[in-house]
Amino acid sequence: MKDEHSERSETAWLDAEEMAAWRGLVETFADLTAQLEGELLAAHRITMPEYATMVRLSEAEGRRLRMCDLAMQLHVSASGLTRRVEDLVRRGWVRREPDVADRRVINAVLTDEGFAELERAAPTHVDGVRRHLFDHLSRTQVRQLGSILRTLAAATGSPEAGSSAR
Amino acid sequence: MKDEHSERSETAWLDAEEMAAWRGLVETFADLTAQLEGELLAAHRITMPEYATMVRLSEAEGRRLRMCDLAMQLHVSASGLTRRVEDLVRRGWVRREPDVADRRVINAVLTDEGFAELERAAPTHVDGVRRHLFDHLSRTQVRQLGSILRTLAAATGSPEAGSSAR
DNA sequence: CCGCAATTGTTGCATCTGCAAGCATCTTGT
DNA sequence: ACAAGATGCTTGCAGATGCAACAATTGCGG
Repeated sequence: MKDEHSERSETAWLDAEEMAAWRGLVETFADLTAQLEGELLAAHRITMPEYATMVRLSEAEGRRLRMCDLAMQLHVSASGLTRRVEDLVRRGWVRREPDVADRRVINAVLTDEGFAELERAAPTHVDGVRRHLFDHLSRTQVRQLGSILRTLAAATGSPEAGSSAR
Repeated sequence: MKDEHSERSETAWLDAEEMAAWRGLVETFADLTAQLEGELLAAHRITMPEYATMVRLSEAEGRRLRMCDLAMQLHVSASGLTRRVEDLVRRGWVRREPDVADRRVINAVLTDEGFAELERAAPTHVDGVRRHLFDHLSRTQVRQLGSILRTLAAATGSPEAGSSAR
């Protein structure tokens, strides 16, 4: 997979700096999430998907969300969420409530026990993010990272901008 | 999950800037990989794990790697790799060769067909990385991102540096 | 008001992955 | 040289997830 900027194809290649950045991003992110997952699991017997689910519910109005909205936020399929919520219900952290206005809808509701559990687990997660990520970065780097991510969010959030290049 | 810097716990919280950066990172990375996976699958019927496996082999000496070394590089378990390679063998892209020096070892070898397939697929992936990531970033931002990732790699790659704080 | 398309959720099935157990082989200490 | 432990790989089993098919409900156009 050598580069040597041979013009054999129509695709612009990545230079060394970009390649290193891309590889580094994949590698670093994988390591980071593995660490966080492991710590959360060891300290509270909670997986990251479970944690993320409870976080979303905790932030929602009335600590409740329609199944489809929750699935959207978590980037999982409807069926995947059905099983995940099933499990959280078994553990007493989430309750399922039919919606009175739309009888197709099931609302997932974070129980008081679930909220309490989340409050116990959150410091572990936050502390992990701090130790593994932000403790190693300068204030300037955090700002730069934030700026980069905002740029990307703005670009990919509305991909309909610009119709020129094919 | 309000902050308000209440001092109820011993864990340093994340400020708004850090929280936004962390959330943005997770979100952006998820979107990015989903895009790349989808494009690769649509254009070449290759999943990201398969692609990553072939890339590693293509870069190795003799386009071959011991199963355990390959598993390490790909961050998968030995059993997971066994099945993944099984599949690549079925598709004719990888060959399994016993090692003459150590008869416990199986070498996974990228076949010529596999290499050819990889050469066809790589532009799709590279183009995706460019379009979804680097096209939106300035040269300066790419350098900053690279710097941040090098910092993190140095910090997490050798966690034995510094024995003071517990 | 009726019927048909769209929306919401669940279930069956297939796939991917990891862990534990098992087997074969290598290495090391004595 | 031999036994014990370490290493490399595979297989059985379980868990998580997506897609397709299905059922129930809602909304809309005529």
